Amino acid sequence: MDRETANDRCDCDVIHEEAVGRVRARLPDEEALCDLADLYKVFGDSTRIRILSAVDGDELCVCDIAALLGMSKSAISHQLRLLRQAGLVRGRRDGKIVFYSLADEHVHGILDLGLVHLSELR
Amino acid sequence: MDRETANDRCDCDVIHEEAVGRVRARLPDEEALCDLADLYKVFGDSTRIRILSAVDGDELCVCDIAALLGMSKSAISHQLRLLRQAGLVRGRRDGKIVFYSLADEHVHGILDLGLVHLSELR
DNA sequence: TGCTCAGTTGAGCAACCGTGCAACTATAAG
DNA sequence: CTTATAGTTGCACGGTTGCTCAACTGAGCA
Repeated sequence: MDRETANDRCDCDVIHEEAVGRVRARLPDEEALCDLADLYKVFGDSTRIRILSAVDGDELCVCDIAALLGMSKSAISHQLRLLRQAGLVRGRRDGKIVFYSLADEHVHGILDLGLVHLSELR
Repeated sequence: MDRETANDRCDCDVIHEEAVGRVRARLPDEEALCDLADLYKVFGDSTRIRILSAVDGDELCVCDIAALLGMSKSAISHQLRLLRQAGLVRGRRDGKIVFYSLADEHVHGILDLGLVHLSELR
């Protein structure tokens, strides 16, 4: 048999066609799900989560955040760039200082929903 | 000056002490924020997001999911393990077949909230 | 103009992560 | 028993990522 060597490339025949068809019909398109993964990827790092939590309700400059988290300004700035690109924080320049804050209410909602989920596991 | 070589270890003195103190008081403890990051880390991969979306409302076996996503059973199984460990999906064995489904309503809520956020950016 | 400080950026490196491969377990059927 | 199939797992490898370091920008001030 000249089947491809990968014995794993689903050659199984007992697929539940009805369920799979139903799912295929209701599944969001792949691009939307990739965007969703990219969004949550930004939340999936403890430094970024702590930054988001820090600027949730208060405006802080890079130095403030660096001191608060005990990290270098460079590291914070790198992460702030990702957060900006993802549209999760806004920067407002005042002289030499840039103040950061949450971009919108959704971000607060996502932080909150995750914490609620974790607290209800106990 | 025998300052440490890292010119970056926040030596700045214009920290906004009031704001930083306020934030430090209301910030969730570090462990909770790490757990939160670990939770969202699991959502931060397109394969896992597609699996979650697939089993959101339907029970599917590993073969079904592999066929649906056009991936190997091994890859799916690896990801399902992470999803199980994170408490996001449940597996129910029926003979040789293991059916997977979402673990609880929260997971659906998190998927949904993210999609709503993305859709409202346009 | 020149100095200082807040912040940004690119290169590089170590650690992490997703997947393929192959060997394995578990259940069913002959 | 043997065989077949659904699923799991450890290892290895290539790609990604978070941080440090050093150089840079830009605003304020003398």
